[in-house]
Amino acid sequence: MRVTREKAAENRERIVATAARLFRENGFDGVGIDAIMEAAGLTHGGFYRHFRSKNDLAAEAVAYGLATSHERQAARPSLETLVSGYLSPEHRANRENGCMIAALGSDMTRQGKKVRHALTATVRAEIDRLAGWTDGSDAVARRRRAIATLAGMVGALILARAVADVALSDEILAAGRTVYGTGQRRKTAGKSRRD
Amino acid sequence: MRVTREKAAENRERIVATAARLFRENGFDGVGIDAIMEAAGLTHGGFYRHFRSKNDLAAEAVAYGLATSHERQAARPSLETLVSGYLSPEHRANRENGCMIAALGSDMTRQGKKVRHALTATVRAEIDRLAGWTDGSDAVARRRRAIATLAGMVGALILARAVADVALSDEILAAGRTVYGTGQRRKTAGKSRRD
DNA sequence: TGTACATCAGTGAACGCGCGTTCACTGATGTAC
DNA sequence: TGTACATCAGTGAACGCGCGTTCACTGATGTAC
Repeated sequence: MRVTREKAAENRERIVATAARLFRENGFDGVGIDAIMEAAGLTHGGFYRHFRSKNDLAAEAVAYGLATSHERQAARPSLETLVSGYLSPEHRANRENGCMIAALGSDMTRQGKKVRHALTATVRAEIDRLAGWTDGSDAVARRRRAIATLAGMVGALILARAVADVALSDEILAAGRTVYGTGQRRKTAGKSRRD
Repeated sequence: MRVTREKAAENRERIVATAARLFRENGFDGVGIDAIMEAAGLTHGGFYRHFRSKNDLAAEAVAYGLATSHERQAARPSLETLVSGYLSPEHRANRENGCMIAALGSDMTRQGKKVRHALTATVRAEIDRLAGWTDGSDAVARRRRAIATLAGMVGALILARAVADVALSDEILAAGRTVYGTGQRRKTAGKSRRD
């Protein structure tokens, strides 16, 4: 049952994407290789033709999830739209396709070097982007605010998801949108819009 | 080998405290019942004299961890000291005895009702405390800021722990301390100090 | 206060299921000529 | 371009370990008289 090299590469990528989705939804230990392979339309036995271990897949899946969710944010035209998209009820509900950091943040500390290096690069890039959207002549202060905004967004989404009361959860999202999305002076929209 | 009722109650509490510590350190799935019981100085067989299941213990351990770490914060004399303690290198390193929400935050969404109810109550109480330390005549705005501060603290600690670069991690803590600890007007120390 | 018996916290072996990993096998793809 | 053979992605059964849970047993505690 050998398949085309091209098809095999497709399969491999689909496994990674599927794993990124299922890990965000259920946690690293909450989903097995058989479930991932089945969701990817394959049987579990073929897994080791693509990956050395479940841990290796986890590292790739995290990197993939970070890259794709980071990229999606890049399309946002302003800080305000980025924050209100991030702290929206839709993102709160859509854990499996949402921010990797919010979905698996407190588990990442326990992951291997590969995972944490990928995370570090993404955090750096995200800070830079936010700093570019933050106003002020003092570059140090801009960067500081950008870090605080990133942390606030991640923390607010985690809290909003964990809390058992919908009203409180909504309130957390709304507070985050107000404070982080409009709490600092904005650049003119024209300056930060993309192509 | 029956023991005193008093001794049995002590043992039970020690199991809960030990579990709260080990869960924070290794995650819910990262530690087994035998490890918990051994760390508590008992053998695994006796576990089910105290708890119906591992899940039941998890619920109690989370509630216990939330209560104790929440209580510890109550001793802080000001917002500034609270934030700088929370976002300190010591707290970053001391995951097993630190904030329950930062340690297990992204796993809590997947936990049962009992866990999430305990979390909700703690979050509410923490927001109220922070709101009391926030200045301003508008109660809605104070509460909003308090929520943003709580989210920022949790998010910053999670990021600082997850990132693989010490300099960046330090920078995240420092930025959080500056923005959240001094970013809003403070009450006079005398007014918020406790007994 | 002392005695006889019931209770039950704790022990350690055993069970059984889930899951990561391995393996013999298949048959289409890729390659050498 | 066609043929023969090697490769290897994918299959499905099986292995084996870890871990949550159960169980028969122990012996000190608690209680009834």
